[in-house]
Amino acid sequence: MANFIDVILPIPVPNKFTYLVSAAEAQFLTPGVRVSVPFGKTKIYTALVYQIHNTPPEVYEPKEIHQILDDAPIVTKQQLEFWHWTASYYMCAVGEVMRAALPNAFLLESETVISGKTDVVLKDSELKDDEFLVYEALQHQTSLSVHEISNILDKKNVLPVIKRLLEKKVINVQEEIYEKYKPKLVRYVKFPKTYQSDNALKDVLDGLSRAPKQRDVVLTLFSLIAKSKKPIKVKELINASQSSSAIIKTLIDKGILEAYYLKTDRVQFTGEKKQSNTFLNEAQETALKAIKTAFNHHHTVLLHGVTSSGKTEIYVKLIEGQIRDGKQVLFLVPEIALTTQLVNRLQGYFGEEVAVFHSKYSTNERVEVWNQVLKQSSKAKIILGARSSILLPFQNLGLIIVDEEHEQSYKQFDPAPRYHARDAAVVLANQFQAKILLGSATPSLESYFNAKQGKYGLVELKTRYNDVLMPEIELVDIKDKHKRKRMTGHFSDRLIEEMQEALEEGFQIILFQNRRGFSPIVECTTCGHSPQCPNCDVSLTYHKFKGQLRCHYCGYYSVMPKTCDACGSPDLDTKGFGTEQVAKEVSEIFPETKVGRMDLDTTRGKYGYEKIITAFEQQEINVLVGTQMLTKGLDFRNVKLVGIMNADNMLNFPDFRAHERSFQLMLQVSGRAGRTKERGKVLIQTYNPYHNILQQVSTNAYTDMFKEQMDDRYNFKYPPVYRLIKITFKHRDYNRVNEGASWYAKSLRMVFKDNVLGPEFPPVARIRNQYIKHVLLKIPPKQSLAKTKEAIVKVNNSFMSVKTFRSVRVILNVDNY
DNA sequence: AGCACGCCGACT
DNA sequence: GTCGGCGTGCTC
Repeated sequence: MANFIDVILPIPVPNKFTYLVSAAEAQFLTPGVRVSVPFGKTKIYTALVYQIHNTPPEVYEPKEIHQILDDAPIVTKQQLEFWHWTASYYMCAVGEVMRAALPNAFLLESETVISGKTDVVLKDSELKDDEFLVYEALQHQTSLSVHEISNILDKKNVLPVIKRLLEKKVINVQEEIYEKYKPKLVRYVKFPKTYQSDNALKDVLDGLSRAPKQRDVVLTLFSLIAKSKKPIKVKELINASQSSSAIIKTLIDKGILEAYYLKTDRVQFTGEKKQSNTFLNEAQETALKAIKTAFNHHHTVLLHGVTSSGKTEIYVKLIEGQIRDGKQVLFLVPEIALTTQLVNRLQGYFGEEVAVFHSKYSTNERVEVWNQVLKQSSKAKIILGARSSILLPFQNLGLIIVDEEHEQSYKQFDPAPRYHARDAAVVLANQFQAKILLGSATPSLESYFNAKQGKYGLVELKTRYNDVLMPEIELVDIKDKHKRKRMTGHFSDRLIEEMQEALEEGFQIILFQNRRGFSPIVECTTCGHSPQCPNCDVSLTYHKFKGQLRCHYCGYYSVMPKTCDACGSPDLDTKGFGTEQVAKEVSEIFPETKVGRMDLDTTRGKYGYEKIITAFEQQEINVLVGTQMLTKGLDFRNVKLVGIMNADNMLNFPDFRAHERSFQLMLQVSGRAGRTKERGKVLIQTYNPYHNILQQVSTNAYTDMFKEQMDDRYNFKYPPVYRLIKITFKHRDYNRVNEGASWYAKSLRMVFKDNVLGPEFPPVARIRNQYIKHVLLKIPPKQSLAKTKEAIVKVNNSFMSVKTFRSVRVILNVDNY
């Protein structure tokens, strides 16, 4: 009986692929093992075994696999199950989930290697010029890659040349694959066996009497070995003996020392456990008990605790319990909040039991964390990570904590799978029969709604840690201030007063300028023209620092023009204001003050973000001007005043969640004020101080906000009442996007009637020369999700079978918020 | 997704 | 004439 395996390939096709294996291979293989398989005409891909069976495929001859890559599964059964859930819920291929989940180093791809045949001797005339060049190169080198050949010939498409050479039997072509993961090796030294007795060592020292440096090194190593039983790194020895690698090398060459290599973890915890005990105050203690009780009836519990209420300590207590039971814990945070601040804090409690997982990690580092989670290593009992860490190979998950549960960055937008890490984590926890705690000072409407519906448990924590008062929030009417000429640039007299006071008292200040949809643009005062991006339908943004105009969508930039491109007038004006402008104005109003900026531009480098935070922490900066980044779980002790420069631009953002988001954002920024004894103060500048959301922010009235927003969501059929699926169409050709989107929407309307909205152009209708159109599908509470998705897939398939539409990219985004 | 195949314009 | 442009279809 023949043996077959079904494998998942990391490509966006919905089906699995079947390969033929030998009986021995079938015996050996288990689901979750990687195999390399020939795919298409030439390539070899990495695939993951899904199942082993004896049913031959009916319509094609399966190929044989190329090679088995692992001796044990690197992906667990639970993961495979979770991947399938993710693929089906978020409407993408399992292969796409696989690609997102596996560290790149696990995915080997083949490279074509060309080598010369030694036995052929050819007359030059038999080869064309470019063929000869390759032939000649192969006389000097044993093998060449396609890329190298393309360099030699200085052209892109070299495959025809290779094909001709192959036909003339001058070369061999082979597909080779390489293991990408390389363990990090560290060099150690020891004495060779022959020198390990005291006598032998004495002889060595005598022999080195005329080389004092080398003698020193030998003595140092001897004492190092005496002091610790651990292997001695070459680096340590160099440091301890104040010698150089040259001296060590001489000793090694002489055979007095012996070098050897050991594998080391790239990600290592070097600090030490600082706190072994956390003490909770009364409110925290009560909350902790309430959470534990709630876990008796609910898998999911929402912890609604005001900013600075000490949620982290409660998390720590819960984690401790899990560790005691030998379970793994996943601690999810928004990407941006993964700062040294939080990492240090958790490592302070749990030492090396914490593993961090991050998008900035190199692929080798990710492999190491992956393996540690997989083998339930003591170094990965707690995984602190961003969105993608829900895809790690957990074995024995006991608890998931989702901090800042309301954060939008939990939702992945661009490459599929477009999953929401919080929602997916709830499913993952259920799969493991684990508990999951969602924490936030400003819960998302959907989580609070779920809690109110009794789907989740709910625990509230209403007092701040150390009984610090909630900051006092004041609304400043800048329409009125403008009228009465009390504005200096974008600063009201009230804000300046408060800033003055805070600075005099030696406190720090945070100024928040939400730049979303409100960037500084250039406008000609004569003709009103403003420079546009050539690839996208947006005005270019002015960056004073570099004297450039930039596009935030595609990265295009140009030099700031001296005259208007349209009419030639030299009178160009910059409109709108961003962080840069705010920072400049602060320096003008308070020349003595050190101002820092935190936004996408200033935090670009690898450590850019940390640099600014550290500078602010160490009070090298008095005033920090920033965008949304400021809101994410940062803890600054000395901030007394927070100023929100303009509340209206977020409130007026055209999105059904604009109000909810504004509320969350403003309260989160406010939470940065007055985290210690001194009561903090928040000033919100607005043209419309009577706006309900602003009133609710100023009184921290979450439940009022919730009720009012929920009314809107009921009335206008939005989440969490209805569900949404957004369908995006992209194509270079304007007409094709239009026609395609209309066709699609029409087909959807036949099934879903009025619950189909659009197609509509988004505010930026062209990005990177691609036209974009959206269709929105609203799904009523009682409509079956599975059936809805089935219907969409049907429409999608018939769309794809229309020739003119095939090239239109269709993106399905489930829960696109 | 890649990648080969195949059909058309613009250059040595 | 070939080179390389992209549209099309398939991958066990």
